[in-house]
Amino acid sequence: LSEDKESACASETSTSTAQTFDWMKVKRNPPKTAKVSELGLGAPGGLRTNFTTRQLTELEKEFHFNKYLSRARRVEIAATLELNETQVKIWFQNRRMKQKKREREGGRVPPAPPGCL
Amino acid sequence: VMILRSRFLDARRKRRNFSKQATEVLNEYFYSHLSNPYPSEEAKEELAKKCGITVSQVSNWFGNKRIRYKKNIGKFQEEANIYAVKTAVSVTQGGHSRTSSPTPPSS
DNA sequence: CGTGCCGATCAATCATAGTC
DNA sequence: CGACTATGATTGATCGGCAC
Repeated sequence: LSEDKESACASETSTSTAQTFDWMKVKRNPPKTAKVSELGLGAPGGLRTNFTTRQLTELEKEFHFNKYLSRARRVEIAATLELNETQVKIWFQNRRMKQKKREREGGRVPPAPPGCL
Repeated sequence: VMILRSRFLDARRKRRNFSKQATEVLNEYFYSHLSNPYPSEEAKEELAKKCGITVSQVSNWFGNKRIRYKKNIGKFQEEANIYAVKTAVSVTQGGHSRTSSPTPPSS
């Protein structure tokens, strides 16, 4: 057995002020959508790429066709939408999670917006 | 490039702030577990029930809270003092301490 | 040993509600 | 009534763990 200790840096004046636990220090690596070494490319580095409506539409369409992508299909779509295979892959993963979440909770509250209030 | 803003105003449009009470419950949990504010799925469900919101909303709340808290700890010091101080749960264990009455802000 | 997926989370941002 | 802040939700991408 062993008790986990969230590192608690000391630096408080005195009272019961909370300390700095390690979850507060967590830093994510900056998104490197392109590649790490930028092989001569003005590609967006460290930015959360914003997909265009066209890309999202295509992606969505493909998703309804297949929840999962095959390698070949992925390459195809990536090329068509001018995205990296990784981005397409990640999009599908996120999309699957999104759908699962909707099912999980999308219990009720269906329609009923027309003459509400 | 700019008209893309549309996004048909997704769904996040009509947002409703949680009830003051729900926020109380969430903050109480957050500050009493400040050393590790990551409620388990079970804890989230319980909180969701208590607050009258969905588990996803509880997750969103903690996600936003954590990020915003560490972004500017000073800004939350006051709040921390208000909510903390009671159940200072370290980590390791899921004990139940029901010794105090946790909700009577009302006079 | 590498790759895809899951589940959870991060982090930046959007759009709105609330405060002054 | 407008400016500014607080806050809930969304989402591309990361992290750790697991299966193949």
